[in-house]
Amino acid sequence: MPSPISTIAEIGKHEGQSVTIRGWLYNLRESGKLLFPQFRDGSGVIQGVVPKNAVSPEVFDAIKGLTQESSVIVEGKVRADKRAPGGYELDVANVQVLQRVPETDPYPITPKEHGVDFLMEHRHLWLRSQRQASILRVRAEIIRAARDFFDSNGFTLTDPPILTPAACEGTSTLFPVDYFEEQAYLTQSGQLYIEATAMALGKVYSFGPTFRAEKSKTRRHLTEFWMVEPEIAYGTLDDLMELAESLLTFLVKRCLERRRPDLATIGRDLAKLEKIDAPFPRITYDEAVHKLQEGHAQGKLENKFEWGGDLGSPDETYLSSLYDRPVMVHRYPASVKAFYMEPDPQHPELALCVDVLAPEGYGEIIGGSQRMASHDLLLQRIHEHNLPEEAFQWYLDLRKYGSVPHSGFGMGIERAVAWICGLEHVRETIPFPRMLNRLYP
RNA sequence: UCCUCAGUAGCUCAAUGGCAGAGCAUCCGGCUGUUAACCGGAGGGUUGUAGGUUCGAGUCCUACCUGAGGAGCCA
Repeated sequence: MPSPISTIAEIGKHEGQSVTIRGWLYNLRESGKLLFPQFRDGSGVIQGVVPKNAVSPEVFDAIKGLTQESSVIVEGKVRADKRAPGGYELDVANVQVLQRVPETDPYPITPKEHGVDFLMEHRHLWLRSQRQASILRVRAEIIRAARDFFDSNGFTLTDPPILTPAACEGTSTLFPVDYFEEQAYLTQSGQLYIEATAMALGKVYSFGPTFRAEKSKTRRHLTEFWMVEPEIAYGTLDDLMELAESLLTFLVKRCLERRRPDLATIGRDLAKLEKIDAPFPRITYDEAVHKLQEGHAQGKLENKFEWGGDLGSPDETYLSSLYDRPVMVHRYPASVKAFYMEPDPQHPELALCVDVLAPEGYGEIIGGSQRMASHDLLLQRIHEHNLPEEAFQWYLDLRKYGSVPHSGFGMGIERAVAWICGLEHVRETIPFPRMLNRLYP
């Protein structure tokens, strides 16, 4: 075909010219001797117009006989049209059918509604729908923005291992794998390793998959998810909160700047995203408890929250509903947090940690802390938590050779995508979600 | 692991304990501006599985399987 190849997204640049589109049939409407095939190519959807008297009988019949998702190379002239949702239509001149989907086994996902189970079983095909493609583009944008953010702020990407030797935070949530003669586990977090690279390089981050064998069946959990984790030598809890705040602000602004049409396709309320800006409210755990008890007294929360417990999901939802931007809750009781967190010098029963709760009930998207700098106290905590000391020798070394205050957090990519896209469930934020009871496709 | 709900045509769903149906999809026919097009017709069923109650079970009971929502745990 002599016409230049164009994507549907960029077809406006060729208005009035003939172009070649390589894609799939999205839907076909007909009105007598007029055909309206809709084509998609991964960048967008465009409607073709095929009057019977304008093309050869072979071309007309070929398009008339097309089935949903048949692969086609289409040649036609680009024409601006007010009636077209994308602004342009294609006056089809020629078509080449690469593979026609047989009607004996039609494409299962129709333009009509489907249930979750059916769509998940057909995830490999569901990805072709407009909404899913838009979500994946936003995900890609968020990942790129996160990398841009850290790369341009003096952080060095250091990749931690995915195969790890020992259980760090309890074996029940680890996926075991055979490692020759030994038992290994898929990583739950790269944190301990990037604490080491931070001591070498100053400001570092990791970006990769993590695995948790939690038997969680909620809209916020996957067994395999991606996490971005910065770690800063000499960083304090305050530095960390500032970093979390500017990262989230940057991500939202980037998506509004570059992915507005996709967010519109997804149906996101953009006004809510426009409000996301620094500074984010910072409240202590004690203040959070007070607000939760107030909420209970006003009948807005079912259970009365008692000081000392970790925040439950309904508690997080309630707290985040009090603000129109992410809220940072800091200084939890050390007893409900991990062994490696630095105690607050003013209140040793509290940990220098922070959870960032996204608005609109999306819950914790970032969790982080200042790390324990004292070798002896860390060793004591390892014993208190019944962790194998020998497995942590290298981690203890970091406190023997030039220990410094340092801080870091982890942000779950899927939760961030779900929040920015306004999705009901994280399963739509990753091409092939891995969940309890779902390993296929 | 616990609580709640659901499972009927390829899909989404109806059907008082009494003939198993509709829309979409597929096929045939009609329509020159359709926007999840529309109009007419056709084919399409082991009602999740195994028992039980009943003259009679998609419907009631028991167990199991699968899925969904929530809790806990977490990012």
